[in-house]
Amino acid sequence: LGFTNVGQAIAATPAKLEKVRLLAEYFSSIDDERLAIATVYFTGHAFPQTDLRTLQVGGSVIYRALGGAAKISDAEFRRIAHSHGDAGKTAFDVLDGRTVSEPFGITDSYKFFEQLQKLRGPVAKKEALQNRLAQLSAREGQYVVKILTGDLRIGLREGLVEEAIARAFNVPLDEVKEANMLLGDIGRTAVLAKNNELERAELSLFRPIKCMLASPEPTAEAIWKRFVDVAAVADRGPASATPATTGEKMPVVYVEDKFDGIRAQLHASRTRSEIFSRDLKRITGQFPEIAEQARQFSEEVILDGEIIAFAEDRKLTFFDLQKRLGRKTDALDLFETSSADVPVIFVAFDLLFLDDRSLLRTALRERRDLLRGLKLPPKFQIASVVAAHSANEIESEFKRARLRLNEGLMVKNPQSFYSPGRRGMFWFKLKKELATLDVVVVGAELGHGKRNHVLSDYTFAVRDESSGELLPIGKAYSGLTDAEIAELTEHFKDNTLVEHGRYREVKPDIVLEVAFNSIQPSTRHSSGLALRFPRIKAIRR
DNA sequence: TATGGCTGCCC
DNA sequence: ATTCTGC
DNA sequence: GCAGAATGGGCAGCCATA
Repeated sequence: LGFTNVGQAIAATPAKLEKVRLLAEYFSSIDDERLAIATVYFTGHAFPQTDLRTLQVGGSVIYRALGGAAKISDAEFRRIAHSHGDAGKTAFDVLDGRTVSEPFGITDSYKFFEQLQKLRGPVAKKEALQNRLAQLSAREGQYVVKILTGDLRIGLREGLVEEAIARAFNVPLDEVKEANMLLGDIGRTAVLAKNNELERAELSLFRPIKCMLASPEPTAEAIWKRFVDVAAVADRGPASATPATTGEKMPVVYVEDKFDGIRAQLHASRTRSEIFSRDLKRITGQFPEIAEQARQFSEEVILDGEIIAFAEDRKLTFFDLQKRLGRKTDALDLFETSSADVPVIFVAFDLLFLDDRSLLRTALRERRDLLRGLKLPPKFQIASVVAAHSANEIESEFKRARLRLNEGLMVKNPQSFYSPGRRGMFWFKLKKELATLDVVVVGAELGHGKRNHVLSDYTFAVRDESSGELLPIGKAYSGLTDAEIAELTEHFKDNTLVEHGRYREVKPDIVLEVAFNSIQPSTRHSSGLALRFPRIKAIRR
């Protein structure tokens, strides 16, 4: 009950500081057990990030359970659901006045999520959820639904939860962030903070930490400017706190190919090895041959790298690699599984831990030196790195990376530490669109959340030269400003051909320039093609 | 037994 | 993944 | 500059149903 009230109060204010204040006040008022649960809930999850359990409850199960719990007609339910396009709001409206509320504390909710997780099959899950929702207040039901969808939509996520923890227990924010990076469990972080034990969180083998991320930049010049600016500031400032350019007159940057695979963090000792994904999920079972060979390292290591599809000295595509994702088989029996498998290799680009020693606060230059010194098992490679001294050099490396069929470049500051979970100013990525395409909008759909009342989601088509028909090839909204979306909404409302609930066919008279990174065969759209990363570049007028 | 919907998780 | 927006 | 929100394609696995 306290949880939902705090959630409502946070949703009601747009000011971040006020949200944090409200949350901190709540955190300091509850015991350890509730604190561990509530902090995770406020990040929009039922279970901590490193927890392997999944609920297998999505929109479909939720909507069916809501309908059943409120005992209303399908037509009435659809009317309410369509008016929101938001599962949480729908839950409140549907349940309001139609349930018999019983006491339901935050520990009860956690037990409920655990039971729900253990049930097998959508039918059983829908049944259990429906029974529970029928015994909650509309507000409680709304927050159960919000957590199940992973979207609180109260303008607060993990970043502000960290701030609230720091504020509630009067500890430095940096220490909270660091502990959370190392633990991958904000609940445990909060309890450590409360008991003044944050220093107990340390980098250790087989506990995954968040990945360091790169900021996107559109051109080599833009990236170079970042480094020059940092260097200028460091030169002027007395004893700059950043390790960015100490001792450098002319900036030097490290440039590597950006591989199109999956980000992977490998932990290995002589007796055990584990592989984790970017979101800290254990994916060891999907790449058993990599994991097995990883035990051949003579040191204990944590490597950061990319798993890519690779056969006979040639890099394959991400599309090939995807066939290896989502595998459940933990089988190490290579004879059984490998024949149909796409072969993969691990390309290492960073070393975070070496024989009991954390390298997070070691400069990239030195981490790279240590990485180069490792003796690699088969199926392991080291990403080659070159130094660049100008925007032009970065640009020509970019061209070479593309010739090697890689996505683009990573550009890194050689002096930088490894900052887990940060998309800071030390790593940049340079990717460019493959091409742009002029397409015609044939359908428009109402958005969700704050885009609930605008037509923000566009289906677009290309013309088949032989038949003259317009064939859909993709969807996008990304790239338009709110003002442009508002303008297009007006236009499409006036030019609707047929309405189908939240979706409408529209007169094909708006042409968009759409950028994309690749194009491939697909059964999703009737053109038989689909775009990768479609985004709108411009409205043609 | 075959197919398709749903979910989670990669990018 | 990409992009925009408010703080 | 950061954090949050809203949105893309596509795969495997699991289950329900035809």
